[in-house]
Amino acid sequence: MKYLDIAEVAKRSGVPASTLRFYEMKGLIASVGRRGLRRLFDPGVLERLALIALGRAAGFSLDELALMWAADGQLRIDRQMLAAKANVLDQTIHKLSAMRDGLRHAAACTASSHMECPTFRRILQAAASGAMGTRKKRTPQPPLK
Amino acid sequence: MKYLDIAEVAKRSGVPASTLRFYEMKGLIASVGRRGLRRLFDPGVLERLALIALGRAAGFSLDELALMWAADGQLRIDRQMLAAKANVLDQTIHKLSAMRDGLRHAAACTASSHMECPTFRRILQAAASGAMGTRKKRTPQPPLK
DNA sequence: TCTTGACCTCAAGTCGACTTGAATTGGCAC
DNA sequence: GTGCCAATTCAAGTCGACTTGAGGTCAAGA
Repeated sequence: MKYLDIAEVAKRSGVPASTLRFYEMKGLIASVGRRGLRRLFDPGVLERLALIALGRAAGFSLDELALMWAADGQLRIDRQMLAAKANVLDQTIHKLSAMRDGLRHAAACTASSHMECPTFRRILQAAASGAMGTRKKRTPQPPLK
Repeated sequence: MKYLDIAEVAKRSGVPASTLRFYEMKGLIASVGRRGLRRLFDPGVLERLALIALGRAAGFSLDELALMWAADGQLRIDRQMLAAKANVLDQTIHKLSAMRDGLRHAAACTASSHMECPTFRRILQAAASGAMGTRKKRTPQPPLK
């Protein structure tokens, strides 16, 4: 059994079978054949899935990721793109850091109303000049709870 | 003219009129009246919009934000929730930082193939244990370009 | 041989945050 | 007074990344 069926890949990778099929359709992964109806995957698909997860977490879309493999299945990463992504990520990190500090302050601040706290208002100003008017550039976070 | 019509609010805040109507429908902002059909807003709505932008950037959903105003329009922020959000944000920042470093390395690495670079593989391992199998906890980034 | 149940396909649905389009209204300038 | 144009309502569409559901297939165990 050198090949893994979809259930095995799902179990080992944590990626649902439906998502694996979806990824295959998108050209992100490929099955090596079938046993009856069932897809068979090369164990290397696990590494590929890890790479996909990495890329997704770094902010690449599935379509962008699909471009990262050459026809022969070899990884083909554009170093410039990587550097650019790293920079975008860096900016995001800075914003989020400011945000985190702001939240921490607001959580600890003793002013009766947040709107009366100078620090909170300052953060608001900073946010207003950065986050506002910057449509389509938002950074969704997982909902709490 | 102490009140602003929707076009004015849109212009000053950078938030499209359609979004303002949408926010009103959601209960995030309120107009003080109409001039004919046209909504009129109190200038304070600008501050509120800034706060909404701040909250969105920090990862609150619109529904969560709607809960942050009491019936009287007063800000009513749950400090525990803020602290919790700050912590989530902090974790995200750490992950993204690792990711950024990984991308920077990959962009600079001279190994012929990324898969042969020990550092890259190490990052992959780290990502695999963090990002993989952690469905629904991803952090989408704005697409490059 | 027959049953079972996991996998298959394909279309459609979901979720959040908006945007878009069609049809209508009405303040303001002339 | 009348025409223009921006604003209004309401329904429907969009986008990305999947998930779900209905109906069908087949390898393997009893």
